[in-house]
Amino acid sequence: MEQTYGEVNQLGGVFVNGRPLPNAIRIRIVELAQLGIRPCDISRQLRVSHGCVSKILARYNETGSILPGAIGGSKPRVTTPNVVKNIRDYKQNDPGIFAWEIRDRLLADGVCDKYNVPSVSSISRILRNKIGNLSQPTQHESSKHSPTQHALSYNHMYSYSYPSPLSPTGTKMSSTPGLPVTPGHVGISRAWPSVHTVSNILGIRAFMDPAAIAGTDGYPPKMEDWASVNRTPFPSAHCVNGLDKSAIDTDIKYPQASANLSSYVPACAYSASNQYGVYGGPTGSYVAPGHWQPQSTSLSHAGSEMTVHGGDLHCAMTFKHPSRDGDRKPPSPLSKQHHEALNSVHGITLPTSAS
DNA sequence: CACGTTACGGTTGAT
DNA sequence: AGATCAACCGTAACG
Repeated sequence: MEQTYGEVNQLGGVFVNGRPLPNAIRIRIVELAQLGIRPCDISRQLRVSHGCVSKILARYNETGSILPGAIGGSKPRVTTPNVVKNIRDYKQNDPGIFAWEIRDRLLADGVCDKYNVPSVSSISRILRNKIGNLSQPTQHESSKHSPTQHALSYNHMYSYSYPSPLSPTGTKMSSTPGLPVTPGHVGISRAWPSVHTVSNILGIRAFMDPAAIAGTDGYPPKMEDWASVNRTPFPSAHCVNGLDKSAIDTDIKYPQASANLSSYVPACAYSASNQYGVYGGPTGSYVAPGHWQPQSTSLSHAGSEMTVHGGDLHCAMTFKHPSRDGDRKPPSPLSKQHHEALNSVHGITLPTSAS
């Protein structure tokens, strides 16, 4: 995959199959929606399929985050060392115990919750493979993959549970990144730590503070890792000389500008060098290259200090829920007003009417 | 026509 | 080291 070529969709937009849209576009989708632009118009203007617009907006409304989900990886292991240990204890205390009883006990004792309790078959397997010989504790197992770091952060990151309705307000997702997560913890919904709310992203932390994103050099982790940036309570676990390895890799492997927000503007501009190599390319008018954010010109260079224009920032930070509920049917053809609003947002030049 | 949903072909990253 | 698996992606098409 050394060279990622973009493809052009029916709307003339460029995308890379299998990869998330750049954050900049995701942000714009949300921004435009907040301005009252209808999804269909957003779709046409940004040349992103309406299904995608729909999905991103839906996710944003639900989670408050514009970020794509964590791609790749495996499901969190439910059979954490702690769980195994408990199973072993149960078995030792009652050798005749059934797997389903163990399962019940794990739940009852709060070792697991219903979302991460191992299946009966898993328990059986554990009994067979790891506990069958009780004299051979599974030490290496537990030391092998540092449980605290691995399992816990996983649980943090992927909780497949939807235990409590998300708060529809901007204060959603109060899961505190960096907070130790207990094994039985279920509280958060999938993977959107609060730091990823748009406010945070557009706001200061993730977007503006390279250190918050990665190491000291401003290299960001890849987009999918944004979640990990905050979900990992143990930063720099694999940092090399202060550089996040994954960030480095990313830069090499997938120069997705990583939508890196430190290259927010360049990302927006889709210069060939930082975006799949094709964004802003053939179809050109995706955005006016180089003019994405005239108001925030200080963002001009990736990795360099980022100062977001106050106005922009404010706009960005407040665009959640301003007029969302209630009137969700703004004027269908872009009113002049809306259009001006649009044009003013980051100075994007939008086609007056989608072809 | 707008938009929610989903099959599809794709990428990614942990195991 | 490479394969497998299961997560996610955006598009296209359907309803």
